Amino acid sequence: MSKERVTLSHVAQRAGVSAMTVSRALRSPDKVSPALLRRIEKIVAELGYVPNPAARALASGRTNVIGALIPSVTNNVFSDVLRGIYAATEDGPFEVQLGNTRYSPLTEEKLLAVFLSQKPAGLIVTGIDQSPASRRMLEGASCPIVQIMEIGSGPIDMMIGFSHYDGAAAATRHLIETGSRFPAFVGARMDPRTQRRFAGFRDVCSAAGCFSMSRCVTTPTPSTVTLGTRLFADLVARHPEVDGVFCNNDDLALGILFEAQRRCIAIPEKLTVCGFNDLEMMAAAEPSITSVRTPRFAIGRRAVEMIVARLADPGPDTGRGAAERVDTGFELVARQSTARRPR
Amino acid sequence: MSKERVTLSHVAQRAGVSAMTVSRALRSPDKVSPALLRRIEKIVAELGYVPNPAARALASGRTNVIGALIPSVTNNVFSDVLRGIYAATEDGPFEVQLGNTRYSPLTEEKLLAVFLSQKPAGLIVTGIDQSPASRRMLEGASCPIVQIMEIGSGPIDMMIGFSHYDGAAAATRHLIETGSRFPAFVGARMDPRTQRRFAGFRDVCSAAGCFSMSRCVTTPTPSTVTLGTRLFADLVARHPEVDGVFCNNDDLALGILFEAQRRCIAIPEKLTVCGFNDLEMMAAAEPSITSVRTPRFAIGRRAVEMIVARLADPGPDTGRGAAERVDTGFELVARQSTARRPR
DNA sequence: CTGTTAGCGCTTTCAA
DNA sequence: TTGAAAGCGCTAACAG
Repeated sequence: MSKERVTLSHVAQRAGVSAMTVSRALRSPDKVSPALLRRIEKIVAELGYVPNPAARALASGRTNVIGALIPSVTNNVFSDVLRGIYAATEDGPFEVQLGNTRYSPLTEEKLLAVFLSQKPAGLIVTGIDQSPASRRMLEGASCPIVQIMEIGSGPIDMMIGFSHYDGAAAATRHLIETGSRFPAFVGARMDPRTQRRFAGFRDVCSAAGCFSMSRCVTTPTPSTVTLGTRLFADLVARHPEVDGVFCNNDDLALGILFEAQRRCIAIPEKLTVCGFNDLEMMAAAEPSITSVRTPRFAIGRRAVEMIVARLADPGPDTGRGAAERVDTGFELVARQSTARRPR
Repeated sequence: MSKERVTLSHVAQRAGVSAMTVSRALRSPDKVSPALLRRIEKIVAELGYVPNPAARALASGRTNVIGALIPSVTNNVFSDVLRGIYAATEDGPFEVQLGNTRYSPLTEEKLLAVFLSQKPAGLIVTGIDQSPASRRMLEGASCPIVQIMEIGSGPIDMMIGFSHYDGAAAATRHLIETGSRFPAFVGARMDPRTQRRFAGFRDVCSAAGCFSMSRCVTTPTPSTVTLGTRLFADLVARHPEVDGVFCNNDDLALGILFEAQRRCIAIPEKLTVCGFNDLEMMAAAEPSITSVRTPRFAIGRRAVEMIVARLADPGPDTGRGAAERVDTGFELVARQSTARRPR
């Protein structure tokens, strides 16, 4: 292991060919004679040559970086998406560059400027509520772009996700159908997707004549399980009649489960709890919690695949192919407790 | 917004100075006359100039990238670390490049080669069990390196973490002190840190004369809450006498909590459950679960700070300063259920 | 199938 | 405090 970094020309010299040939051998092996190819590969391995990505990017004006802007690295929802992105990236030439927008459109704007300056191969952005400036930047960008986790009209380029409104509506309908007469909403963070879930809840309740704004507790604070316990405590203090809760997400739902246990409020006999996203733990919960399953891993993976496909076949001369717009849907997972009741 | 990317010389031309001067103005504002500086800054803003990182990296042989290799993006433990890393980089010039090793030393090796080829400003690696090849690469690297999440002898460079063995030992002692006579261990994934936790459990139990290998259920499968329910089911089927469980992590502990509820095994009357890491949700759980709190966010943030500090002051001529080695410790969080018992 | 010539956008010298 | 020249390591566009 010498201190000298080995470059393309070192390899070329050793192989007795030009740097260009080595470059080709590495990028399009079929354009080089098999014998030479093997010789070059051997030397590359011997010397431990690793291409300098900066030089490559500078010379070619392109990178193998797929930028992914997500609102949170801690939220399980996005770590599943991320896992999908990494899974799809694993065997290809692409690298992922992660950007954490922390639910701030302004942060997203800044990150976008930085990311775009790197000439990424593609870009993944979360949601459909980009700021006007962000939208402008994205529309001016010359790489494939996928908006993920939501579905809506006017995509910037490609789009894959589902309707949060519909998901919430389905959950709320289930709540009412299983007998809830005084349904409540518990939400935190209140980002655009949460807002649309709330709208779904509100509209279904209104149509059923059981909407009450006073039974909706929300806060801009990020959701946590502990926050769920507190919001639920507030709720039952003001509305002991509540017999069903639709939660913005599973963390809050779990908090409500715990708080209900603590207060000996029987689930599902006296209270039905419904979450959103159907995180892994929901399948194990006792008492059971219904949730809306969202294909987060698949969305992440598919987003990368859509970019790769576009790169392979840019399509018509528009500079941007036909904009794919994939509605993944969701799945209401209704659960019943399987506990043996204590004697 | 023109299609043309704006470069340093565009800015220079507009300002009527040389590119070099603009470059200086941007990187060391104090080496340029104040009036000129302001003029340049204005033009930069007008033109929307963003430096080309590839060109910068190529010319300078350095980057502002801090590489972070972590075993999993989904595991809450590491997303907390990641959040700390991002928090510490937010206001500085550094960018984070994430690498997902998926608990594989081989994957880590490959990623390391790629990362090192980018001449990162610094590197964060998880744990102390790098493969020999990885260790060699890291030792040959010319940037600050921090091993995180564990503490041990023979650091490659810097190190920040805690003893998993001691953490597990403390938890096990607590289990025994609060009356467990037949303690069990439930573990999944069984990565090196899990192994050391197991060792801590084993040694404390052995010393207390209550170790039984048959009460230790483990699997190489990644931990999930659902897996916790299953492993616990296996355990009680074989050992109904178990009255305390130390879990490899909080996910398994939560699964055990749920399964115990399902089987109407009273916690903590008949069973004490202890997790590891003290994830946020543990504070809310009902019945309560004891856990070992680990400073994950702080470790991530501090790791970046250590790198930045080293970069600012490389220290003696050794090329590598005195290797800091920080033991963050951990905190046993013993909890008691606060439920009102049902009438 | 292989080589030559430029040059990507920036920074490092060194000089003024 | 500012500028000129050279080149980082690689690839595009042509030649052969």
